[in-house]
Amino acid sequence: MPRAGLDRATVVATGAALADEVGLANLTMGSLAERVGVRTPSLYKHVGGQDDLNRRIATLALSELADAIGTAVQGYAGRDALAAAARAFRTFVLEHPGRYAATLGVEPSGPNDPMALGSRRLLDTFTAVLRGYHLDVSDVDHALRMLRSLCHGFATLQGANGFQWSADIDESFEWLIAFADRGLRTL
Amino acid sequence: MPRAGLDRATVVATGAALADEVGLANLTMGSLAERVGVRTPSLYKHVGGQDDLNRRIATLALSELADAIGTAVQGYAGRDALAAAARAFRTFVLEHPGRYAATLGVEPSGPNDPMALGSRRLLDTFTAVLRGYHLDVSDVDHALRMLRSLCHGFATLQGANGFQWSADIDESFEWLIAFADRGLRTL
DNA sequence: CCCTTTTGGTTAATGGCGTTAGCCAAAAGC
DNA sequence: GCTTTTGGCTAACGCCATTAACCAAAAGGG
Repeated sequence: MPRAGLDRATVVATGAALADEVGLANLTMGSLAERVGVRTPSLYKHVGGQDDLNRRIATLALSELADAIGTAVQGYAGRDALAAAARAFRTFVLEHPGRYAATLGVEPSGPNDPMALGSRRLLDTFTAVLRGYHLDVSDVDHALRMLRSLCHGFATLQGANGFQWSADIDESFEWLIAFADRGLRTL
Repeated sequence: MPRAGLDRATVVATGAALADEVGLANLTMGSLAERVGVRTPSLYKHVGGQDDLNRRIATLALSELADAIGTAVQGYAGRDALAAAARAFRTFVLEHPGRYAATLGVEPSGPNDPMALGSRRLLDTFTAVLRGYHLDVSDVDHALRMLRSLCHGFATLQGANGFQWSADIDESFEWLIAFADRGLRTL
């Protein structure tokens, strides 16, 4: 029996890719084992179990999402930065629905949890975007939550086919960015 | 063996209640059977299976949600109507997380699907709320999607403990309503 | 370079879940 | 009152996550 040369990072990355393909709910230890070319119990040599796998996928996803938005925002400020961040967020969620789903409902175990680091980087990027609007300090937290709700809500609803009727979805998203921008500029 | 006097509506309603208590993902046929006082296979006399149960819970939830928001909005217009609708939405999602989760990712099978009726009633209520803002017709669809994204995003993030840091969450939601109202009034 | 230890794979088994089949008594209808 | 439908039951199957026990391959130290 030749070894498969597997390691934790490979297992997690393959799990993330598979979750994107078939949906997080359908990511099974059996299908993941088959994908990496190994029998199911072997996965437990690299990962604690399904829960642990989920947390690691979430950590990976948050890091990638923070990277993607951070990169997208570079060189922009104000409305352009807001638009770049929002578009990058939606693109990530639509291209990686399984990864993104893994980040929901998972709480960091402590302040040293690498997942918390990803969350913080993501938050910092959005905070930087808001800096261009020179908001009152008392508004910043609320504005952050508003942006997060808008982006999360729009992207997950679109991913769940929650927008049934006619109008063009991309157009709606651009409209929504403009709406948020106008509101933030007139605070 | 005395009969349990069960019927479909009872099974679905109990399933919805149980989903709210333990989370939709933890709603198991076994636990539901126990709750209604019957062995697991007996449930299949009233419901097609887990998928069918989920659809029926979703249908119930959409109907209840449409009722709740419709009632909350009565007698109000403009900003007051918007606030009432948004608060009713969030309250419903927080009080009935399992029911609401059941509505996501379930597509109506056809135009006669009773679930589609609930969706439409919900949509109509929000459309009525927007009427108070006298929007340009070309803006209505986008504004509806914006409101839906905001309410859905905020409520589900709060439900998933997605808001970790300090500021008061109720205050953020009121801020968000005010933000949306201001934006809609200045279109 | 062999001998030992760690590592990463295996098969077998357990227990929980959804679901189906087949049975049988209670209710409903003629 | 007899027949049919209905709503419960037990038994069984297959899938899934997980654990235990085992064993070969790599790694590493004399």
